[in-house]
Amino acid sequence: MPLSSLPTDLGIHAHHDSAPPVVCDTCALRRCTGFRSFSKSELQFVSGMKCCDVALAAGEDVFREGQPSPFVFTLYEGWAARALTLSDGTRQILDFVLPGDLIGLAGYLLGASPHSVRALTPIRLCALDARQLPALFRAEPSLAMALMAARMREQQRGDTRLALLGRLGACERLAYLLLELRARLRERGLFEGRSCRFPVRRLQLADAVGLSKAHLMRALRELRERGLAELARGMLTIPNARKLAQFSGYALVPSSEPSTIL
Amino acid sequence: MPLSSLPTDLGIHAHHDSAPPVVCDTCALRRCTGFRSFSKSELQFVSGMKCCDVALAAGEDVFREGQPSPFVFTLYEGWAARALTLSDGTRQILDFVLPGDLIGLAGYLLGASPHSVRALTPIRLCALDARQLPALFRAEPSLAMALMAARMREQQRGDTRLALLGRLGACERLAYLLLELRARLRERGLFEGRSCRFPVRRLQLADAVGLSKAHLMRALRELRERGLAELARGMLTIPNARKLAQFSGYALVPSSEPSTIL
DNA sequence: CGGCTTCTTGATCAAGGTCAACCTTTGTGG
DNA sequence: CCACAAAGGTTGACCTTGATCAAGAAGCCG
Repeated sequence: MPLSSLPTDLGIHAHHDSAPPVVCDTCALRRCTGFRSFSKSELQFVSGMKCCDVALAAGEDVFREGQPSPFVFTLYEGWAARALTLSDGTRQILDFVLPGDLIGLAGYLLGASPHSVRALTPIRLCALDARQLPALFRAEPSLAMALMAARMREQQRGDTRLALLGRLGACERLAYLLLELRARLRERGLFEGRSCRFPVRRLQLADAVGLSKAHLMRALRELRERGLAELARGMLTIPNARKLAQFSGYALVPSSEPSTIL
Repeated sequence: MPLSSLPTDLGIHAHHDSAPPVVCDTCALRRCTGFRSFSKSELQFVSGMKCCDVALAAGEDVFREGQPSPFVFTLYEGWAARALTLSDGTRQILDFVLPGDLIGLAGYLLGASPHSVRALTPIRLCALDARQLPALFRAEPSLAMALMAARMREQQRGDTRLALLGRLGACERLAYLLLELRARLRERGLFEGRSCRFPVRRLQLADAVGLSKAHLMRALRELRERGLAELARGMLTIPNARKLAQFSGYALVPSSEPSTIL
């Protein structure tokens, strides 16, 4: 199912998977803590932007670098990653996309997506007509501001990641990334106890923290041997988040308060 | 002149320097190519947000990490840097702020600035009342969208920087940074021929590309010896931008077209 | 002319990359 | 249900890159 054909003829290739279509009014995402509660008119407007549900298999691209797209997507289920591919073929994962996140704004506003977004697991997306964004800004200014605030939070994550790559060692970077993901998963109710599903390959993890796969393994081992974090059989376990935070210098992101996701 | 006192009592500590106050209508920035042309009502609204001009000496902070601020600033003249300080005292420069850039949006929207902004040279700022942003979103939705687009471009720069730090060697990183700055300076008419004023200290450059000062020197030397770029007495010279681009793999940012700054 | 900061470089060392091998898990067809 | 293949995980040996430290050279200001 090539999504690449979708962008040009809007709404034609509706990839309904077997599951019933998701209706905004009852969208499960809205029940998460951390989500801004929509006003009736906001909800109505956004419902009107919705084009279709899309399902992609792991490894498929939602966006490719340089590709324009008249869509913006909300990730409904599964994990994805924003990434940049360098001229020498190496890849840098910029950020992980979790359920509830909005992607593709840059692609629409800048005319072409500056990065690719790839599914790490099978995912389900909600496709929204980006061309109605100007109308949204006109009709729902406070939603527009919330959107901007969410973007600032995303940028803040990027800034932090940048500081990590520039200034911290392998273990700290990794520890930090795990904590950040833990915090984001918690906001969405996807990380309840001390461990959770963590469907990220070693190589992808390495690409996210700027390490080689071999060295990532060494870092992972050290965290395991210190009892700070363990990653096995697709499960991440963090026995004591505070200790891990202390180890990584997580302090540099002061906000662990629940923040509005969208 | 501690700006730190400014945030609480809005508009009282107007730091007029000796130069006459800048009026939005005739603001020199608006004459730069690359700047979006304001409609009459947009200009009027923004004029209404303006609180005062502020002048800071090199080394002073516009924002400090964690500090809330009811202001948003436009950099009118000089260079500044967004930076993050880690718990071990090291610093990462996230981005350079050039004339025409807007800073402080994150600080306002997130309640506290997630990064600091420090003057690298003496600077002049235009202080805007951030508390009128919701009203701006209501009254001027298309300006709000332009603001969002500018933020996306800033984020794209961050993403690129992240990929550089994670995946490229010292020289390429440096080369890339210089090219990016060159491009941004050109948009503003601040880099006309093959060289320009470049008031960034070695240590700051090192903090921006994630290297030690010593190693930055080595990278700088290599670029010099290859005739790709030279930095001496506060002047940056790039004899052949194309060659430098080829060397650094600048390709990874496709957009060198003139983009609207605000 | 000192006394400061910034620049510059070399010597040494540690962090992380590369490569190659081997082990586990998962998935598939018989 | 097993056998085998393919993909991903894990580790060690060795080498490259960049950090650290220390010392000297230039600028820059009072």
